[in-house]
Amino acid sequence: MAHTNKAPKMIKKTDDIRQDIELMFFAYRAFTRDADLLLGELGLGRAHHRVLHFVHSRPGMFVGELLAILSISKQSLNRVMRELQAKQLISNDIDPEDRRRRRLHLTQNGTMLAEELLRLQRERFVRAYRSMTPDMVRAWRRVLEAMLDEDEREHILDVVGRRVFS
Amino acid sequence: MAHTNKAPKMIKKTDDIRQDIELMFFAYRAFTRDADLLLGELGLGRAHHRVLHFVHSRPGMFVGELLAILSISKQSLNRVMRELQAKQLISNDIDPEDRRRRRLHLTQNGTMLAEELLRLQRERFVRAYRSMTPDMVRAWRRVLEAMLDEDEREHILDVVGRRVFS
DNA sequence: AATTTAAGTCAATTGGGCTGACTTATTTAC
DNA sequence: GTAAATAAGTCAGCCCAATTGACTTAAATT
Repeated sequence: MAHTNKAPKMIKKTDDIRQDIELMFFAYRAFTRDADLLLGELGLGRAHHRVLHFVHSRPGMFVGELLAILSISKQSLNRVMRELQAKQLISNDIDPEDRRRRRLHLTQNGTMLAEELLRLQRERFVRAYRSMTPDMVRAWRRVLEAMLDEDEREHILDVVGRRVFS
Repeated sequence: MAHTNKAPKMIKKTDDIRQDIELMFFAYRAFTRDADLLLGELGLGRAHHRVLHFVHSRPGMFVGELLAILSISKQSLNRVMRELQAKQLISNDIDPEDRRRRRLHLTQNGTMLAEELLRLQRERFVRAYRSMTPDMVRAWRRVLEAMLDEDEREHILDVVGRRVFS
């Protein structure tokens, strides 16, 4: 094996998966860092980001769909939603087809913010992918998918659009 | 391209990186799920988990080192630390070499808990890696590393033990 | 002896989640 | 056509994890 007893006093940790677990922690922290900074300046947090993100890429979605994706309580979402509405970033219109439901849309400002946040995160991925072959990027995606629980995988892959039909 | 206009009404989202960003969100949620459940039963949270994890794999580390790794304030750590001490999961002994510093160690119960938490997370990785080739796992690691900020990468790779010397 | 460092503490605040109990409006099922 | 179910929203109170600022104690360094 490479890395083993190459130099005096070197102690290679043999638990590679423990290293991977820690890398996942640090990578996720990096993943959210740029957006967190921008959001902080605007008095918003990650919860707002998640709403902006999903409504941006699924305009017209219903409140219930958003709740299901985020897996949070209606009450938690509500506070975040009111703040986004107060800041004129999101709108919420009755669905004429079923007047109990509300269709969510970002306003122009909301769209601009969501796009800037997406741009920041996408930049990190582009940078990371730059030194990878297409096969490596595919492998990374496959492992990410394999991290999901068996019983949620299908549903989540649909949600992210791996096989979205309109 | 595969997936494009394969069937009527199919609308493949072309922004693959947006999908990857969402997958990262869902994968991280899955990644923490098992541990969160166990911790919840014990009246502990993620903050406690992180302390248990890092002290477990780096016994004898100093408070300052832990603060640097976690990037949280001393005051935040302190609350968590007191709770862990009250539950007899961690100990904190003066370093005889420099009596200002404290060496952190897990107690027997703390060690058992940390190992169970690690086992839960490791299981998910083992499951995920099962259907991957060694090359794919290597690719996944390389991309995880590439997600880090340039200016923290070296340091974090040292921390996780990619090149640890004792 | 003065300064710096490591750790710990008190107080107040924020963000993001939770449960429980409830209302309103609308659709659906009988 | 009424009763039940559904979608959304709200109030109140709680918890956890983080923050900043101001400060103390003890020990090492200069």
